This record gives sequence, C-alpha cells and structure tokens, in this order.
Amino acid sequence: MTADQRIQLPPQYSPGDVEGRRYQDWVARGLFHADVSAPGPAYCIVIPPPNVTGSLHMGHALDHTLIDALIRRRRMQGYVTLWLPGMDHAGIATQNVVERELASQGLSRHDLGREAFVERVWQWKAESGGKILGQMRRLGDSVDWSRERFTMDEGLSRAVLTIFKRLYDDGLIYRAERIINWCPRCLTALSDIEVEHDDEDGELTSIRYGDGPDSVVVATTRPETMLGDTAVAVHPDDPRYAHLVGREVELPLSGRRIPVVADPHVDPEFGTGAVKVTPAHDPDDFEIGRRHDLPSLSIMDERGVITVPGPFEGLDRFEARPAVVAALREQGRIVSETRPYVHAVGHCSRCGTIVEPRLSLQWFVKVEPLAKAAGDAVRDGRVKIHPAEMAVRYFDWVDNMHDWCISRQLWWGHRIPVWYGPGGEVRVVGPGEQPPAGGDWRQDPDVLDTWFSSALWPFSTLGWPDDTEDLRRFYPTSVLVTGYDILFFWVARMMMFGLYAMGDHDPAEAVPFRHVFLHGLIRDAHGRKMSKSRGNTVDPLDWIDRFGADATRFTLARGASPGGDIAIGEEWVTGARNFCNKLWNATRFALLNGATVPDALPAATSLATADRWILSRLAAVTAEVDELYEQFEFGKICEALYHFAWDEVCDWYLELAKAALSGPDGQAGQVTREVLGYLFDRLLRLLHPVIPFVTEELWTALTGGPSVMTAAWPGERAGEAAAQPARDMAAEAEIGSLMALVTEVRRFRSDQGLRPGQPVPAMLGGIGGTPLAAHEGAIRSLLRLTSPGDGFTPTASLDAEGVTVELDTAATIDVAAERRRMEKDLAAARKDADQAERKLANDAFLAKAPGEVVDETRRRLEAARADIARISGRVAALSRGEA
RNA sequence: GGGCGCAUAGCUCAGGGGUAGAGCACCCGCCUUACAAGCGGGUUGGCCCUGGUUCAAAUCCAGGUGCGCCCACCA
Repeated sequence: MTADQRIQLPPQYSPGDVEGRRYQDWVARGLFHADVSAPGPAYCIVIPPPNVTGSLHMGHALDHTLIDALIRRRRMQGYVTLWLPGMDHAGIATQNVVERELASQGLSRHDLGREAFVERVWQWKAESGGKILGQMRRLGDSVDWSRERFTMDEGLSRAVLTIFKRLYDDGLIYRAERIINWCPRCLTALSDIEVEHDDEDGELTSIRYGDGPDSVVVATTRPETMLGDTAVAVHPDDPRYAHLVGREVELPLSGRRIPVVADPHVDPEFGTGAVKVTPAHDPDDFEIGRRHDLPSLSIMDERGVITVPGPFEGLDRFEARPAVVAALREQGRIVSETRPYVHAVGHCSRCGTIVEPRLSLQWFVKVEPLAKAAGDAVRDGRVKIHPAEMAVRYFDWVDNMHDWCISRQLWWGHRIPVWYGPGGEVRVVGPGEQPPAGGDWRQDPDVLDTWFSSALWPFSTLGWPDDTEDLRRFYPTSVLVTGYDILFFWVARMMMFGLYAMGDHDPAEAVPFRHVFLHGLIRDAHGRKMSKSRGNTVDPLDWIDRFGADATRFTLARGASPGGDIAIGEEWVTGARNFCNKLWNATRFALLNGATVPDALPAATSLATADRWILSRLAAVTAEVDELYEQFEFGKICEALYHFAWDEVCDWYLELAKAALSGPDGQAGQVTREVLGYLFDRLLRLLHPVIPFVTEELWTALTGGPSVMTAAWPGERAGEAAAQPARDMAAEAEIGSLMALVTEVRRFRSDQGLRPGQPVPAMLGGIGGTPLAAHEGAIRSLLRLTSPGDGFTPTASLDAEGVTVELDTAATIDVAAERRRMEKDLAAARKDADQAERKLANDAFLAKAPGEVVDETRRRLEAARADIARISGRVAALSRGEA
C-alpha cells in the first residue's frame, strides 16, 4: 500500500467494506491454520460444538468473541495456536427437527424406516445444518477450518466405540432395569439433567386402604398410580402402624391385597406417615420395592396411557387421575378433602412434556469412580475453574451424581455397539471388530445420549484413539470457555471421560483442559433473561449488519466478567461502534500527519515530555491488559483499552501532538511522527484480539505490514518478558499537572459563561519558573488562546504531588459561582486534614514507626492545611472585593 | 428441602476499611478541519435495613428484607 492510498481512509469507518474482505484474506493466507510441527508452545481451545440445528445467537457470539480474543492474543504471543471448530449432532433436537419436517408431509419416521430416516437426517444436515459455521465467519472467528469436526464423523464415531467398549470391559457400563426419566412425547429415556423441575400446584389426596382397624390412610399427589401399588410402607419405629407391619391390606379398586412393610425411608412426620408403594412408577418406591422384594407393576405404556385392564384402560395418565379419584370417592375411600400442594414436577427439557418415571431396561454409566476423579482434578488444582466460586457447584454435582442413563430410544445418534445373541448372550463390538455372525444376533436398537460423544470432544477431535501428532501437541487443551449453564451437561462429563480415556498419561496431562472459564448469560437491557416468548432477543447478525462485527464483539467482551451475566442493549453497541470509529479517525489523523512506525523509538533525550508521558501510559496499560487476560477479565481489558485510547491518546496526546506537529521545530515534528507511529502500532495490536477487523485495516494502513494477526503482542511473549519502555513517573506527574491546569481553566471558563477561545480576564501571576512554562505553547493550543497578551496568566506552583494550579479570579464575572466552588473545595480540604490528623494520631497510638505510610499521611495533612490556608485567603479576598 | 450469588447515580454495572466511580441518559456551551458516530464543561448518590468489630465501615462480621440462579427421588 502506498502512502497516498494510506491516507485515503474515509472519515467514517464502514465495517461492511472491510470485514468480508479481511476474513477471506485471512483464510486464504492460512493465518488460522495451526502448524503442528511449528516450534513454540502450544495453545488450544476446542469450540463448544453448537448443535447442527443451531444458528448464531448472542450466547454463541459472546462465547466466540472471548475464545477468539484469547486465541488471537496467544497467536500474537508466538504460541502455536489452534481453535478447533465443529458441530454436535444433537440427538433429540435434530431428530425432532427432521420429524417435524416429515410431519408436515404427513409422514412419521416409521413410514420411512430406520435406515431411510437416518439417511434423511444426513441429507438435512448437508442442506441446512451447520448454518452457524457460516455465521461464525461474520463474527471473525479465527478457527482452523481444516480441522473442522462433527460428533458423528468417522473418527469421532470410532472414539465413541472405543470408549464404550473400554468402559464396558472395565465394568463401568452396564445394562439394568431401572426407573428412568421418560418423555412420553419424545418416547425416549432422558438423563437426570435433561429433566427440568418446576414448582407446580398439585393436590394431595388421602386414600384409605383396607378396612376397619386394619385400615391405613396414605397421601399421594398421583392417585392414578395406585393401580400399580404393591405395598404400603411405614417407618419401622412408628407405633401407630406397628401392628400392621407384616400384614396385608386391601388395595381399593383392584381388590388386590398388598403387604404393609417397614422401611426407614418413610418420614413419619409427613402426611399420615404411611406411603403407598408403586415400584414401577417412582424412583423411591422402586428402591423400597427392591429392599422388600416387591413386584413392580407397570400400569401405563410408553405414551402414558393406562394399560391395566378395567375401567381405566386406555385413558391418558392425566385423564386417569380424576377418574380414579371419582371412583375412590364413590367407594368412600377419599378420607378428607384434597389439599392443594405445591411440588416440583419434572419436564422434558426438549419439549416440556411432564416426564414419567418409568421402569425400563437401559444402559448406564457407573459414574462414581469417574466422578471422583473428575472432582479430584479440580480439588488438586490440575484444572482451575474461573470464577472459583463455580467450583462449589461443580463439586456438589460431581459428588452426588447418580448413574448416567446413556441409552436413548432414538434413531439419530451413535448406535449402541451391543449385540444380543441367542440365549441372552451379550457382545460389545469395538471399533474394527466384526459383529457376531448368524441370523439370531441383533444389535441394540437404541442410540447413545448426545452428551456421550460431546464428552469426548477435547480428544476425539484431535484424533484419539489414534496417537496423532495433534493429540500429542494440543492435549490437554488450554482453556475451555463456555457458559456456566452447561457446567454439568458438558464440562463435568468431559472431565470424567478425558481423565478416563487418557488415564495412561501422567495425571497432570490427562485432564481435558487446564482452565475452565465460565462466562455469564446474555440478558436484555434491563437484566432480564432473553427469550423468544418475551420477544426481547437480539440477533447478533442484525447487530453485525448494522454496527459491525467489531462493535458487536466489543459490546459483549466489555460486559464480560467471570461468571457474571451481561446486560446488553442498543446503546451499548452504539457506543462500541463509536469507539471503533474513534479509533479509525485517530489513526487517520496519525496517517494524515505523516506518522511513521520506527524500527526503534527515538532516543529518550529527544522525546518531549508529552511523548514520554504517553509511552509511559502505554507501558502501564499494556502491563495491565496482560495481567487481566490471565484472569479472564474481559470487561476490564476493554475498559482499560477504551479509556486509554479515548481519554488519554485521543483527548490529550493527539491534542498535544498537534502543537508539536505545527510548531516551528522540524525535529520535534519528526519525533512526534515516530511516537505516533509507535503508539498506534502498539495500541492496534493490543486491541486486535477483541476488535480484529478494524484493527487489521488500520494497522496494515499504518505500518504497511502484512497483518496485525502476525505482529508480536506488545506485552508478554511466549518465553520472553515484555519488551516495553518503562514507566516514567516524572513525565506522568508533569503532564498530569498540565491536564489539571487546562481542565481548571476550561471549567472556570465554562462556569463563567465565557466562549471557548475567549481570553480569560485578569489573571495574575504566571507559570514561569515551573515545569509548565515549557508547555505554554501546548497550553495555549489546548485552551485555544492564540494571541499573546490575552491575559492568560495562571499561577502555578510545584509541590510533592506535582503542580498545583491557582487561578486568580478577583475580576470574575460571576462571583457567587466562584465562591460556591471555593467553599466546596474548602470543605473537602478540611475533611481531608481532619482525616489525616486522626490517622496520624492513630499511627502514633499504635507506635507505628515513621515509615513510608506515616510520612505519606503527614504530607497529606500538610497539603490539606496549605489548601485550607490558600482557599480561605482567597475566599476572604473575594469577600473584600465584593464589599 | 439444600447450596450459591447479588442489592452502589434515572438505567446497566465496576469498585472496595480512610475525599463515592464508568458507560448510557440528562443539563449548559461549541461545526475547534481526525472524528457531530465529535469537542469542552456540569448535575445526580440515606453505597437495601438493623446491629457488631474499628479512631474510621459503602467496604469486614452477624441477623433481617428483597431479588436472581443452581441442585433436589419425601409420597
């Protein structure tokens, strides 16, 4: 790019003209590609695989922005950096989508048959699945497209078979008849975490079982399940029922006689202290049944329809409830009126249908040893969770987890690799093994829970079970970034399976990731959860179209603190868009003024104080940002860079630079041009991870370099310390004084209703003899005082804090306003003096050695006293002038 | 039923034992040639309540109130 082209940046940043072109360029040049054989330390993040049915929403946009920022910074630091993209087949969700499509044609999956249906889903995936991958390009995600994976592709399927077989051989996968969560609409089993509990109003119905003195009253929220009762249970120590234990009572409506058993699980305080036992329809009851060897009677089919022969047969479970109650009432079995009762009801997380606990034969993962290892890895610090408080939730879950039901009665997913032979023989078929021959062998029809394959994601995507270069280089992955809402669904399971699959490694190297960064959820401008039904969702693509990807990213990153939810609204993205534009114009200013990026900074002796000041501030903010990245404090990173760029660079340094650039001293101009070049080069690099597009456009224009992506990070680099100019506290103090002076004059002028540029009348004294004298040109320029003899003569004096500015305002236009201000200052100074005095007395009392702290306090006290004297004097003078 | 978190400006939030902060909003004044998507100035606060610790509490502690969120097989 030639110099002429470079300065032809339009006065407004237009993201649409830049983003697509830049992204294509990055991809074409292979800048996202991780070269496994390149030297340097490795840094890897695997994408939380979005559902193949998904499209980009704000949660993804946040997740991707943060990951991309981490990745881009590490890449600039010289790490061999891999962000691995891909998608999840999302079992139930995807199957539901395709089934709905079929339903619109009046077909069900059964009309097609299994094979054709699965074929249809693949076809759907090819046509409309993975829309989100295209959308990721809009956001600027620097993922390595050559390594894209899908949970159902060949390699990952092999990983699934491998681990299934290994777990089975280790006795960690088993098949059993258990009470599981069943969705009568999806017609499949669900794991515990796929069930959402909501408090709902129910009724507690009291029913008398048996007759006369041998009768017992039970209370239930689900009267219809009494059709499947096989016992009544009471507490072993409950004297009220001691005489009944071991005997039988008659079950109403059926005439069956069922035993009364004593079981410690029963709470004698609750209800009547007697509980009906329905082993086939309640997990608790199932356990009681096991302990007492009770039969389990299933009373409904997979759709929740009553199958018990008799008057209720064929009724839906919710129709059966009132029908059963009516029949009982008729027989005088309802003891008292039913009571309203609020209790938690489980719903299918996919479709909202009330889940039915159902006795069924399913496959389970024996979780305990795996979960223990997963807990230990966090407890002993091999994996760090950010924010640390989230670890409490993690432990709570990992330590109390039930066995994981992994079989799903679906067709879309990894089919369970188990074959059943004649005589009940079971054979698990590992990868590369032939299924048993013979017509009598049949494969299990079910598929695995979609989270089973997601749990393998950090290593299956890198080639496991093969011993690949990628796996050796990039496992364990560096950070796992995701919302705290899927800590249990996904993070805990990756921990369990990662540690298990990689168990032959050094324990420190077996973990799937070294850090887990959990961000919050996106909320609307008023902090409410975004939901389609509430109509308060924001489409990130809409923002990208209207404000640009960088503005969208900056808005999200700026709100992100570990674990904290993020409220966003259009004001936020507007502000971010404005920031990008500010950056654009500031760089444009630098280019217009011939900024050049020097190989090395000009010698310190040739730098102006303003140059030294801004370079010192740059050093400070660089170190701060580096530190904040280590803590995943994205909000603070953005805040620090925003204020540095806008408040310090634009509002002060550029204004100071104008004076130097227009001054007669040609050499000073040249130095300023080099400092400008250096400053913007570094600033753009620092901002690039968060706002990649605009920084790339500006950085290439400024430096003529190929890409800011491959420029070195200004802070810490891989394996070396920061190469930074050090802080320059003297320059910071001096420019701080200058800013205080200018601000003071501006405020005065504004208070007095004077126009900008209008001379400030009748000021006495001068800045002569203070370091500010050297800045008179700059001060005049900042205050727009162009002609000498304009009366600008502020008084200034040096003290320990820098320079104190005084303005003589004897001839002010508005004496009252000035007086109010001075009185305010006086009050503040008095308070300060008071406080310092107390602290000194305190220190003396504690016999604190007169060290730095005490000296500091003493200085503060003296300064405050001086202020009081000075301001009092002026107030007095003001009063005299008034009189 | 357990566990966790949060209450700070009109809104969304940061901060954190020693003079209350940001962005947005609001008010006043500016088209000052990098930027009106801008510039300068300004206003706004019982830091939820009650106690405790301390010379000093918005900050630490206890209790309360109000909101979130997570987990949960007491019918």
